[in-house]
Amino acid sequence: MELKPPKSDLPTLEDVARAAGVSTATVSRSLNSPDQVSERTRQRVMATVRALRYSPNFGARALAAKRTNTYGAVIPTMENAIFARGLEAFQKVLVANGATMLVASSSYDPAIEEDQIRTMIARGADGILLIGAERDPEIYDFLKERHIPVVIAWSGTGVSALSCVGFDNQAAARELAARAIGLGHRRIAFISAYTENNDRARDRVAGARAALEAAGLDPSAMPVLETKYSIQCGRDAFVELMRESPRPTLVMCGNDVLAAGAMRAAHELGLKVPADVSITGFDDIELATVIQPALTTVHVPHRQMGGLAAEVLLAQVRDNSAAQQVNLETYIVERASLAAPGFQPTVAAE
Amino acid sequence: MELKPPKSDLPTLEDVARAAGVSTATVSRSLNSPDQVSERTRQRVMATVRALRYSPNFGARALAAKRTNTYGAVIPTMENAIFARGLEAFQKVLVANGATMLVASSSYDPAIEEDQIRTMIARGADGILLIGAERDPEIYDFLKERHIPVVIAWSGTGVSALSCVGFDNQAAARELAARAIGLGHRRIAFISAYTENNDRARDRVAGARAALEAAGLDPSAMPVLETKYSIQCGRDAFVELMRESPRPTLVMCGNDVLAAGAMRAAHELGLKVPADVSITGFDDIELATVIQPALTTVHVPHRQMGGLAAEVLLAQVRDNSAAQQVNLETYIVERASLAAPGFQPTVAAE
DNA sequence: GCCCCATTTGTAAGCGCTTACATTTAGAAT
DNA sequence: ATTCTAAATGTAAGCGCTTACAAATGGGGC
Repeated sequence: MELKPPKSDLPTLEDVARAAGVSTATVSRSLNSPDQVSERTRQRVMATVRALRYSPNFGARALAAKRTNTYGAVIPTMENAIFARGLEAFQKVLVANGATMLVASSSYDPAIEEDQIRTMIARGADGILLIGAERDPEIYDFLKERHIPVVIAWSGTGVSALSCVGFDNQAAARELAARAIGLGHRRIAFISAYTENNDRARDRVAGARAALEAAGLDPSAMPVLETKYSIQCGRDAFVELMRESPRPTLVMCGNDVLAAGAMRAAHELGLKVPADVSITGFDDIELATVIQPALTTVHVPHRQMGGLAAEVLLAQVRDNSAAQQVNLETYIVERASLAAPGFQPTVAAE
Repeated sequence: MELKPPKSDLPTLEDVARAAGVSTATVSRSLNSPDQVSERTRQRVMATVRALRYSPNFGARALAAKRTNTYGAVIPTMENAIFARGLEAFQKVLVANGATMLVASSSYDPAIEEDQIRTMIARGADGILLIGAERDPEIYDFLKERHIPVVIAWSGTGVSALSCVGFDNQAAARELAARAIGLGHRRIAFISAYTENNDRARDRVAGARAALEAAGLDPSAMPVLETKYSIQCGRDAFVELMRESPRPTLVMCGNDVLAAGAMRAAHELGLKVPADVSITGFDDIELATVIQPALTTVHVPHRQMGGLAAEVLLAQVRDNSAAQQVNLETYIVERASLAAPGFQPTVAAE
C-alpha cells in the first residue's frame, strides 16, 4: 500500500493543450468529435498527442462523459464452446467499434449471475449481454431503472421491451424430432441439461414432446434425464437410459457434448450407432464432426448471434435506437448418427 | 445523442453521507477501509447504503483512487478450449477478490495484440494477463513505463522481471517423444501450430527434436508441418504426411485439436491407430477422451494456470509483491493412440 | 481532575476529463 | 464597408469519489 509506485507523470489533457497552444476543450473535441474542430487545429493537436504519447485517463473520461464504452457479458461459462464462440464474435464487433468487453461467468447459478450483473453495472458497463431470458424480474427492474440496455441471446422471444438475438429452441428440436419420427422412430429418450433456470434446455425438451404429440404419440412416455453439461454425464445418462426395456431406438441429446458422451457409452455397451440406436445432438460444435459416427445435430449460428448481439447493443447505446428482437435460423445437419431404426449400413462398422 | 435518457438521479456518496449524518469521508471509509471506522458508525452507514441502494460511481472512484480493480486478459482466441479454461479460472479468482475481467482476443496477430494491450491500459486495467512470452520488446517497455504488472501464462521462463505462470513446453514434448522412441518409434513426424510468434508451439517441436537427438537419431529428419488451429487442418496435414515413403510410424501433434483431425484422417485413409500409425496430442482437453481411440497426450493444468495467474497478478497490484515465476507440472496421459509400431502396412490408402 | 495519545471524524483539495455557454473569428450577403 | 450567421474556440463548472491534513473525541494513567 505504501510503496505504490508513481503511476505517474503521464501527460494530461492539459499538457497537450498547453503544448499545442489551444484550450483543453479543443483538445477534447479533436479527440472525440473531430468535425467540430478546424482541419488545421486538429492536425496540430493530433501531432502533439502523438508527440507526448498522450492517452486519455479512463476514469476521468467516464466520470465526465457518463459513459465507459465498456460492455458486459454475463454467461454461464466460458468452457462451453458455444458461449466461447458467441463471446468471441461479440467481442470482435465491440472492438471494431472502439469498445471493450467485460466478462463474467455465473456457473449457471442465478444468485451468482445476479451478483455479476450488479457488478458489471457498478463497473459502469454501458450495456450488457445476457444468456437466456429466464431470471428474477427484479433484475430486469434494476436494469430498467438504471436505463441499461440489455440484449438477451440464445433465446428467441425474450422479455418484452428488451432486445434479444436468438433462435427458436423449441421449433428446432421439434423439427429434429419430427425428422426422426418420420424415419420410423417411436421410442425416443432425451438427455437434457438441467432445465431449472434454463429456458433453452426446457424448450428443447418441449420441442421433442411437441413432435411426438403431433405424430399422435404420447409425449409423456418419453423418458427425460437431466444432467450436468459434460461428456461424462452424457455417458452415464445414456447407460441409465439403455437399462429400459424395450430400449429406445433414438436418444436425443440437448447438446452436442452430452451426445458425445452418449456416443461413447454406446460404444462401450457394444451398441452400433445408428444401427442399434440413433443419437442426435444440438448446437453443431466441432466436436460433432470428430466423433464416430459423425453427429446429426441442429446447427446454431453462434458466431452470428454474438456479433449481432453486439451490434444491437451498440445501436441502442449510441443511437438510442429501440430494442430489437432478432430471430436467427437454425437447420438440421444430417450426418451419420441418425438413421431409421434397425438400419444396416452398407459398409459395416470397423 | 440528443435523446440520451437521464442516467440519472442515482444516489451519490454525498446523499448517503447526508442521510446517515456523517461526512462523505466517513462513508467512503466505511466502504473501503471499514476498520478505520467505529463499529457503530459503520453499521449506520451501511444501513443507509442499503436503504438508498447506493452503488459507487465507477469513473469517479477510478479517477480519485487511481485504480480500477479491473484486470485485462489478452488471449489469442476464446474459441480454443485451453484458453477458455484458463480464462474461466482467471476470472473466478478475480471475482473472488472483488475484481473484474476485461477480455480481448488477438486472433494470434501480434499487431492486433499490441493494440489490445494498449486499449486495456487506456481502459485503466490495473494488471494484465498475456499468453506466451514472445512479443515486441517495445510493448514490454511500454508496460514497464506505466508500471503495469504483467503475468505471462502458458510459457515457462518468460521475460525476466515479469511474472509468469506456465510450464516447460519443450520438456513436456521431449518426454512424450522419448516415451515413443522407447516404444520403438524411429520415423516420427510432427504437425505443429504455426510457430511464428508462438513460442509454445516452437518449444514443443524443439522438445521432440531434442528427444530424437538424445536417442542418437537425426532431428532434422523429422518432417514438421505447420498449420492453423483446426480439426480440418490437422486432417489435411496428416494426409500430406502420409504421402511420404516410408511412412512415419508416429505423428505427434502440437495440440489435441490437430490430433483429432489427424485421427479422423487416419480413419479415412483406412489406417488403424495405433497399429498402423500412432498419434499423440498435447493439452489434454476433453476432446482427447472422445475420439477413438482415446488420445495419448500431455496433460496441462490449464485451470490451475489461470487461477494462479490471477493470484500472482493480484498480489503484485495489491501488496506490491515482487514478480514471481511459477512453473507448473505437466504429465503424460497414456491412452490408446500411442503404442509400439506394428508391422508395416502394405495396403495403400485410396 | 488533568494531560497525553490513539482513535474517530470532518474539511476540502484535487483527480483529468466533458460540455454548456460565452466569445471570437471568418465568410456571405447586402 | 457593414451586418448577419455559422463555425471555431475558449472559459469554467462540475462529474462523484479518495485522502492528506486538521480537528474532535475518548480513555488511561497519574
